[in-house]
Amino acid sequence: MARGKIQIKRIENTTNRQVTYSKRRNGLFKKANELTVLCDAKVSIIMISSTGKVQEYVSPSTTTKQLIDEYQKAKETDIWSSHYERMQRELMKLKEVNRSLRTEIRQRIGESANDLSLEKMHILEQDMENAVKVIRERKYRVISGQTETFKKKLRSAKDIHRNLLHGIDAGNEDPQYGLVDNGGDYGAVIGR
Amino acid sequence: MARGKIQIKRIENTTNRQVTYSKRRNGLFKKANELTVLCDAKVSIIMISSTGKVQEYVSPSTTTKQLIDEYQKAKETDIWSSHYERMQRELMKLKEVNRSLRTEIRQRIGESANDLSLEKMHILEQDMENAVKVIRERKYRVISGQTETFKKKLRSAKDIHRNLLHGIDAGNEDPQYGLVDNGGDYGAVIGR
DNA sequence: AACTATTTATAAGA
DNA sequence: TTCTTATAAATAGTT
Repeated sequence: MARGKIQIKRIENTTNRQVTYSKRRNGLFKKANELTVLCDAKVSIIMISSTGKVQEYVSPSTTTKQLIDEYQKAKETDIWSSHYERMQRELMKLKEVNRSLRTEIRQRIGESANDLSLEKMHILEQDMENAVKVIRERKYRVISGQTETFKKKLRSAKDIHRNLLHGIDAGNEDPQYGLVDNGGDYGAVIGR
Repeated sequence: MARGKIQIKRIENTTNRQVTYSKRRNGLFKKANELTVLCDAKVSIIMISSTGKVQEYVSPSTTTKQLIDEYQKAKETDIWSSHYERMQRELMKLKEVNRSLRTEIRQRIGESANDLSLEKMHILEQDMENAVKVIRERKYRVISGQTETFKKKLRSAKDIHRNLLHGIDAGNEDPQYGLVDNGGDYGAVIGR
């Protein structure tokens, strides 16, 4: 643009290319800044030279990240903005779900049943009575199961004892503990 | 820069500002393109006008996303991978909380008490019995409150009725409905 | 959107 | 990189 017109095509001379890059980069940034001020606009420029150097301009009133975020929001098409926003939406949803779960628990604890209608309170009451019944049943089943196991163990312990006595009676030769593989449990069972 | 120098400061006239914006935007994009070709560089420009319109230039050889990714890589400050990761962590935490809340509810419903120890089951049972008691109490309080209100309304209805009869007895002159401002409620109350 | 007088950017040289 | 300067390009104000 001066001292002779040039063709707009790649400058082959490396030095020349780098000089021109530097000059025109400054020019571009200056223009961007003028645009920012004159027109009350926001501009972000990211440049990578042929040597791989990264340089940027951004309007003083903002940040590159902010501008990129706005750009993403504007172009809804993009993969990673949707990623980002999907995450955000998922976060919101999870928080909402958590909140209602907590409310439900609080109601079941009886802490905040005030905001329930009479009918709902009634349903909740019956629901919980049912639940208590179920839990109680299950508890009893567990207890009786344990009792059963205990009885079995006790029986087995008595057998062992009997066998022991029998072994002693028989003159202490070849006692049958070897056959009883829960011999170590003997004390433990008694202890319970 | 032509027909008179201008100060680099916000153009107050709106039309003028928009015209200048448009002209200079084109100029900037043209320069960016020349730079791309002449110097074998990559350029991305994101612009937001004062009216909020988003526009971009990107060198033909690449995409805005690519340039932004390279920009991020270059500036190891990594503005938003940390942002992203923080979100991911928060998501995980919320999911975990969610899971445990659901488990607690399921236990309180009596659905999955199997995985509870006998002792915990016992505690849960008592806890829930308490809760049922609280809810029942609250329910009764609501019911008695409503009953009380009903009784009052009934009394007031009887009064109205008596007054009516009295008015008729007295020769139908100057009946006192006028004094009763909830006369319209009469039927409604009886209906309940 | 076009025109054009001027300002600004810059290619080449130092 | 910076300066210089002749000249190309951009553009402010106008139509």
